[in-house]
Amino acid sequence: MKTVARSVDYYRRMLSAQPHPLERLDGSATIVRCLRHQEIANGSGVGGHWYYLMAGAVCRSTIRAGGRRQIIELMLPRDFFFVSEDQAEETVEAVTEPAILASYPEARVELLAERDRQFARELREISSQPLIRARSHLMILGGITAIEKVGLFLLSLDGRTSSERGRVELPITRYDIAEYLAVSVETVCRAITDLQQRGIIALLDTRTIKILNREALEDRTGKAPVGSRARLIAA
Amino acid sequence: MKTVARSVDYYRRMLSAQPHPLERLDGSATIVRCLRHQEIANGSGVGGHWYYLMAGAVCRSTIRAGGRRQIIELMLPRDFFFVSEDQAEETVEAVTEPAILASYPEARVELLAERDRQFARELREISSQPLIRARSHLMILGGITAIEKVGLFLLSLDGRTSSERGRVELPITRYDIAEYLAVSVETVCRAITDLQQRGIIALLDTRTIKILNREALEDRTGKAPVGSRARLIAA
DNA sequence: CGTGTGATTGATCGAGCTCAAGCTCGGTGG
DNA sequence: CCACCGAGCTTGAGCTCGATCAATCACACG
Repeated sequence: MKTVARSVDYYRRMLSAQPHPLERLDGSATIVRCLRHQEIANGSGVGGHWYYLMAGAVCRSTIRAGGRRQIIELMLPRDFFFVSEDQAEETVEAVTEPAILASYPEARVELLAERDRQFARELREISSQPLIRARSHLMILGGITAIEKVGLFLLSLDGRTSSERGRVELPITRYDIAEYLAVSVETVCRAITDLQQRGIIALLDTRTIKILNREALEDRTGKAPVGSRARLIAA
Repeated sequence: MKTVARSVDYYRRMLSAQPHPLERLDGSATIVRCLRHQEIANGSGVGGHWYYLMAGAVCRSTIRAGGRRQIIELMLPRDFFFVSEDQAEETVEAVTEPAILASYPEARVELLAERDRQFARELREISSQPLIRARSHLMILGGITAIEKVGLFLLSLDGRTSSERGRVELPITRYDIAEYLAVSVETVCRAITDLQQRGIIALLDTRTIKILNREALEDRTGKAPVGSRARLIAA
């Protein structure tokens, strides 16, 4: 996990080196380096901002009635997300140390979209990312058992936090995972232990998991097939 | 519940009578009347379609590994939603009898958006609806207890299925609610009974609920305050 | 070398899944 | 008209899973 400390300049160079939808605005982008638990505020304060996450992880969360924190959205490297100006109710914050972001003022983005049809298309593309993430999250939360949730969570991470497929670098703490999955930390731990003991995953270290049996994670992970209650709709 | 059978013409007139973002395209809209369990297919087959739900309810669902059906999204009257051409994995279907929809071919919508800046803005508005619904659903699924989920579900319905605030017409069966909340039908029933016995809601009939104590539904409905495990982040 | 954060394990108990049974109500056919 | 049927709704009993409380461990850091 130990991340090498890089300079902001290093990341600026990295940004211009790799192609991405907003690259034409890199000139007006700001590289932001965030500490853990630091809120992603709006750089300047005028209007919202688009962000491109280059390293680390960022999450959007809410405090539920009752005081429990719920993570609504988890952003990983190469994800785009938007933070509006006001942002009542919700908090967007870094959950790794550090998190590196490129920040693009909404106004600039809008302006270019007005002028350039191709760019407008690409903007629509990245605007759909939050919905895709929400749907994925929805399916994870819709799991019955905790093992199922953890399993789906691991699968959803595969290929996003490590270049090697089947090797998952957990970017966040068990506590954050718990708040993302709406279960207790202890349950997250036990689920991971369970999966490990059954040989479905292996822990290289606390934060690195190797997926050994992908099918077992996909298929309802851990329960008998069970007679589907689903109505069979003869189409 | 007993719905009066209306003609397609009746709905066409209703459509042109009430203002809505896509009204300028009502000329090229088709009124579709769906039976329960009928899939919302793409009218013509060329490209996706935007739909405006005028009456009834429609849901998007998936079969999970394990065979359980999961409702991903629930559309209610005055909601807009998009159904793309292919639609693998997912099914969009009517869950009431009947459901009345206005269907707009994607191509027409895109074309107008290209030409008209104001319309493009409105289109972006309705394009954000699915994300809002997904977030709302996410918060409901993130509840710990079943009572909490059912309570939040009822609140999310308030003002959307009945003109009278505090009076909720359940548009779908308990089975569908269960699949939306990812709990068993029995649990949905028991939760409703519980809330009723505690005087938080009242059942006018099986499908009509009156919210008597809104706060009790909002606040974690049914558990002691509980020491929040959430880390307190001194900002 | 204490201290704090994060991870893990154990014990207990209540919530919810499951199986099972019964109820309500509208429709259908004898 | 009534018996029957099936879909939807409800309730009960038993058992499993996960929340909670509590303790311990690992490890980085000052």
